[in-house]
Amino acid sequence: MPDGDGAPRRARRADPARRDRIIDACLAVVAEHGVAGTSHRRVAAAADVPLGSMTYHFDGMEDLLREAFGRFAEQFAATFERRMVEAADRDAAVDAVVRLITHDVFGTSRDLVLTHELYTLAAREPAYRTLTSTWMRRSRAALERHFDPTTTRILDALIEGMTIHRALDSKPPVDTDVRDAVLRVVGGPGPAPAPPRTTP
Amino acid sequence: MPDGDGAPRRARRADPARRDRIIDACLAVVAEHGVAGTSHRRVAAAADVPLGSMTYHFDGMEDLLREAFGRFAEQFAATFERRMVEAADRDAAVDAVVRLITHDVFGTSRDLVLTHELYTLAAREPAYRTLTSTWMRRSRAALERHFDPTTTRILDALIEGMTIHRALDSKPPVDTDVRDAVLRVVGGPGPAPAPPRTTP
Amino acid sequence: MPDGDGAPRRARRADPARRDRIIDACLAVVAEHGVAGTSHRRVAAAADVPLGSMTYHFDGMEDLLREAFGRFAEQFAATFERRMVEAADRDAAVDAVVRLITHDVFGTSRDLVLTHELYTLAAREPAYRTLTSTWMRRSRAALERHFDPTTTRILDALIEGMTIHRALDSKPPVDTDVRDAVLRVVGGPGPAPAPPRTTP
Amino acid sequence: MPDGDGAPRRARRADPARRDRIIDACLAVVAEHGVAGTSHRRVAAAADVPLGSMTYHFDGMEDLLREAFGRFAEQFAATFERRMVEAADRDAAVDAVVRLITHDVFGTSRDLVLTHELYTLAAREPAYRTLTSTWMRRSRAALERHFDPTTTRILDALIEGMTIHRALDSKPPVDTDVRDAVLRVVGGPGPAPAPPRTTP
DNA sequence: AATGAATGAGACTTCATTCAT
DNA sequence: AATGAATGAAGTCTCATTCAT
Repeated sequence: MPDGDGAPRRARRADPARRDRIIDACLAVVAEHGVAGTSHRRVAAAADVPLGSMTYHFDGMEDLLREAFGRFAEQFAATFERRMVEAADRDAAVDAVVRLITHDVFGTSRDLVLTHELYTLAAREPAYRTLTSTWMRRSRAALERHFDPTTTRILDALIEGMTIHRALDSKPPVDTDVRDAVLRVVGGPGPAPAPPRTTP
Repeated sequence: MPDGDGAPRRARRADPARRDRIIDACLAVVAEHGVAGTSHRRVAAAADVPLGSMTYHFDGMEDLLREAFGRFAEQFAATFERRMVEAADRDAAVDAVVRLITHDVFGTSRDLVLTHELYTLAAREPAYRTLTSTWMRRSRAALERHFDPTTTRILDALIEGMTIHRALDSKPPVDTDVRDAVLRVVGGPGPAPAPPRTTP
Repeated sequence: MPDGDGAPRRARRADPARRDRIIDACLAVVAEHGVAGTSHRRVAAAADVPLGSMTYHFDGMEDLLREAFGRFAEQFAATFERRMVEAADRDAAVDAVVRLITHDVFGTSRDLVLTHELYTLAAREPAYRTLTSTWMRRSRAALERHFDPTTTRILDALIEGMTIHRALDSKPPVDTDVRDAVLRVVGGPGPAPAPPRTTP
Repeated sequence: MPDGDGAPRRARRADPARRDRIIDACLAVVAEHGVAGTSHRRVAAAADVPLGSMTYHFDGMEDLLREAFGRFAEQFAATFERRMVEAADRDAAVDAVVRLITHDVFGTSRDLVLTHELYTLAAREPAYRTLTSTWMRRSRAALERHFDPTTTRILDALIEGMTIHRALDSKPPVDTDVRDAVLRVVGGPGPAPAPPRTTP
């Protein structure tokens, strides 16, 4: 990771990306140990920077976490937007949504964990709700390229709920279930809305 | 909290509900400080028991958290079931679901926080997935008293997603939005599934 | 280890050997964890007795240790005496001494450890010197069945030192070295006492 | 223990010998309370350093003990070597050995205790045997300046055993006994090896 | 500008002992 | 006579932060 010239000792100044590295390392540590297990020491070790750098670059853990989750949310929202932009028409958008639920969103354990850590922070501290709120607004805006606002809102909630159930349920919905669900919400081919039925 | 008369020492045995009190105190501390900020000390103080009681009654923090969240999930699932059992017919069930989303589920900040803390634990450690998994199974079983399995699964995801968006979005769905969404998923009166529309 | 009759639960009164069991368990724990790592809890667990029994039967750890090491020293001295008594003549006694050094004394890691733990206690607290002193007196008395007092004293020290060096030296004396050493001290066949030699 | 002028806070950096002081304090605490009674707190208090320094400078108690006993063994072996180097000839070496047994080795209770504590650790944990083994090798090398290898080995064991018996026996060998023993082992003037005698 | 050394607070846990039964 | 429940003290260790350089 050194700059590559002949510096035999540690590079001193030539590390402008240090701050960035710390943020990425922070996400990695949170993914592995949780916010509860994240400390300056662990992040410093993961980023391979001296411990003193932590409080030099960031005003404490809270500051660092806010930056880290800001980056995480931004990257996630960007992926979401890209998928919707790439979708040529409504059918492609439906495919993209299904794919988001079944592959993208919690494709990795890392994303699953980080998302919930962020939700947890947001649930307790309003400051983090800026992040989740922005994220959700961007998601809805992206969906609205293909769906009307009401449908978008319902679909957005469905995506949220299905990804969670896929991750935390021992009997998660299979892929065709996901497609059926999306189609029922957005209309179009697929199982018709359930007919009224009388409670037994 | 002894009776307050002249007892010079603290009462020794006279607290059979102590273990229960600790569990409740643990939930309170987690709700306020998060799992990250939950320590034996804080829980002991909240439960008004000596610090030594913590590791006497529980095999460490992990054990305590597991019990606490087990209790939490159980209580939550019971509320959910009650609502569904009390619903006389499908229409009442729809009302109940709307009410769950808009009032019950995250009626209090405490429940919101605890739910996400649990999800976060479950996201990282499979051991906690037993809890979330059971919880979700019970929810689905309760919904299936009124809705067919496919609808139930979609509805369950919708409930999950909508409660989250109501809590963490700065522009949450209003109550009528929630009702519209539920009705679209279960069928019946309400905005028809959106007609296909072409991407702009 | 129940008494064998039909008592389905724990035997209450029918355990007169309990005190003995605790003492033996104490030695086992000390052998494994050292005096530093010996606690009432560990001994109770090893003896399979309730924790409360510890302070009921003994006046604290010190009391227990004194009894335990008393038993240990007694057993050890008895072995030593037996070897000397069994030796028919001086040659047999020499053989027995060699055997003591090379096999008996620290034949097991347990004995090695316990001996040194006892020496350590005796080095610090005079109370324990009663034990070591008695032990040494008995050893000398046993040796004096075959050797004169001066030789006995030298031989006794040699036994002590050789067993230690055998145990704690990475290049310990081999068995023939031991025999040679014993023979030089007691006289008789073997390498003659080293001739005077001038320091280089 | 700063210089005492008006410094309101404690001096921060001005103690480069701190690590050394801790090691010495550790030996003092072990000598007084034994390994069993040695804790970070006691050592920190003895060295007059904050408790946090303990695990900052050493990777736990074990690490500290290893360093402390390493220093102890080194000092001890150095004394032994010095005595042998200073001895001009064999007779002087004999005198030096006698003096070692009767004065140097366990001249102080501190040395007696520390030696046995080290032996005890070495008896249980092979890691410490590196220390005892090196120590013994150095002793033998020093003795071999004056005595042949076989004699050296016997003499070394005799020294070991006699120092112990002097310390832990209520009827220890007097100084002339020691001299007689040494002379018998190394040969030369002194009581001849005991003549064979028949067991009664 | 940046960092290694150092520390006090507090984390979890184990322990010997006490007390009501 | 004997014990399980309970506790306060003390154990080791980690941590965020400060300070001199």
